[in-house]
Amino acid sequence: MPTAPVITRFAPSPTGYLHVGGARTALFNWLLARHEGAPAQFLLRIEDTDLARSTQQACDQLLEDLRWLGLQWDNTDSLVFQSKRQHIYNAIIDDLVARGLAYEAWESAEELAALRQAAEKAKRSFVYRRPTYSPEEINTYKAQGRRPVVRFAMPVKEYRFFDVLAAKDIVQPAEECQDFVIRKADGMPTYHFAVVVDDAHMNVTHVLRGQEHTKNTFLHIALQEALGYARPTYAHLSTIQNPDGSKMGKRDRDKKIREAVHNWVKNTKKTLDDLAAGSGIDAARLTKWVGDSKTQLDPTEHDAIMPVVGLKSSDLPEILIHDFRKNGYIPEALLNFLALLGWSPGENREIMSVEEMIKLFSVERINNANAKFDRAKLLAFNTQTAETLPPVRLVGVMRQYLAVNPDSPLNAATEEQLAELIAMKKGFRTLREVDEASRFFFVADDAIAYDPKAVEKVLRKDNGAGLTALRDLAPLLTGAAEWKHDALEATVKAYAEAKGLGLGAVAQPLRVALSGGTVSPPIFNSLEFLGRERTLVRIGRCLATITA
RNA sequence: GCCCCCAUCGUCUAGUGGCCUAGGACAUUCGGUUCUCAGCCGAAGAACAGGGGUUCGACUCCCCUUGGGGGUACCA
Repeated sequence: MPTAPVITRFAPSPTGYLHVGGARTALFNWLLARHEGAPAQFLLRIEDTDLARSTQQACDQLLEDLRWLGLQWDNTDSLVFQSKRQHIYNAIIDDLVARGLAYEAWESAEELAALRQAAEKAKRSFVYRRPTYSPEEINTYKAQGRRPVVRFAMPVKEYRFFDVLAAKDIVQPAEECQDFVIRKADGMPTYHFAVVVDDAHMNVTHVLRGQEHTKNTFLHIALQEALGYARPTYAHLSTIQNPDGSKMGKRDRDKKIREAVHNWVKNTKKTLDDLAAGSGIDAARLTKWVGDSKTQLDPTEHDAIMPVVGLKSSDLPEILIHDFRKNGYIPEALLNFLALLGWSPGENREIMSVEEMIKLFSVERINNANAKFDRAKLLAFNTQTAETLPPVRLVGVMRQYLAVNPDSPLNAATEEQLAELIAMKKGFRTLREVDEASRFFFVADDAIAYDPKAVEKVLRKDNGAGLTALRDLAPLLTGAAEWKHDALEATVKAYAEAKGLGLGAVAQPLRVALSGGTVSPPIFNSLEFLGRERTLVRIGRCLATITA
């Protein structure tokens, strides 16, 4: 019998944006499918059964983040939305009920909570088993307007499955079995039910998911047995943690901003109403968010609040894939780094192309210890990965960066200019660094703001030695035969030598005149890029503006 | 509380009983290169959580302790 092709899937719920943990899960599933090659497939499914928390916007952003990462799914034409499959789940649930394998249960959330509390008090663990309801009770519940849930009558026995990552059987004893909900009172299936049905319908063969699902697997295999489905291969991934050991989650952003809001209110004696006015966010929504640490705002709302309370985007912990894109990380570097959080190909391999990762990947080489997310190493990966990518790809990534940084003047740059800027900032850590170091090229010549410290240190010091150099240089540059890097370097160096100055004593004044500050791409590249005319205008303006 | 998973330098990891006086990368410190910032080059310090076994021999296998993470929902 030929073995079925490997089919993996990523099944996020669109309740927030893609974060690093989800991205790593997606990556491993994608790598597994790509490693196998066609006809193996990587499928995407949107688990939007939680009507209250799922949003279209989150879903769109999720897809965009996945595309940015380059984790293309194979069911582009037939993306699965669980919310659209209710009729399928219902038919199966009704059949289960008809066969006596599932039943309606009537307890309210409050009653269940009380039951759990009582069990806890009695130091027992709460286990839900099928109760018996008299017809009168049921009539009463209906009269009260209660809506029943459907619970699966989980056969009481020992369950076990082989976890590929743990490389052993994970076992649940019979006494821990309980009848879990498969259809909620609102008529939607629970995660447990939908995931089992959909994985079977999509012929998923390998389930790589977060460790939080390990114990859920017992519920899933019980359902598979009742439904006659094949059991996929399971592997549960460890958690990605913050440097302090806490779980790295999307709430970390809200936490940071919430703190800043508290401080802002305290220090400026302003109110949440002021914040609402300043950010354009509904005051009631803000109040709820500030008071409830479990709630989250959208990134657009974060962006609206941050300037009001004096936070910059670089102050926020990068948690969401979107953050990394916005801050100038390269997808290939992020992927490489994420893959190495738990997986290692051995032989001291670290920096790999996506193709190499695909070739070397194997689930067996993933370890199942938690990993802390080390941004410093990611930064180093970003630099090293950039060195390996072709210029045209870097320009493409730069464009994607600029698309989410509309304020950057570099959005006006041509492809050729972007390529040049990237090349002259070779060795950059992030694309944001390229951006920020290059902005002065794209602002008007008369809009250069001179950094007072730079002016003092570079231009005025030693009786205006820097200004003198600029004054001397202007005619030399005006007369320079060729406005190219090498020729400019020769001209400037000749001047420096003639005056017995180090290159720095000449380059720094030029740098301040052109950019307003002491940091820029290499000076001769900068001169060439700016062009003769604008360079001379800027030197002239600097000399006219700054006096010794 | 109960259940599950995990445990090598600060961090990510290599290591599947002798190749280990434990290797690599990032970070750190020191030195070099340079027109600034980066980068690059060189060097150094830095780990097998603790305790019992098993074995001629344990980082590697078993048990306990400790520590960390996850779960314990009509959320996924």
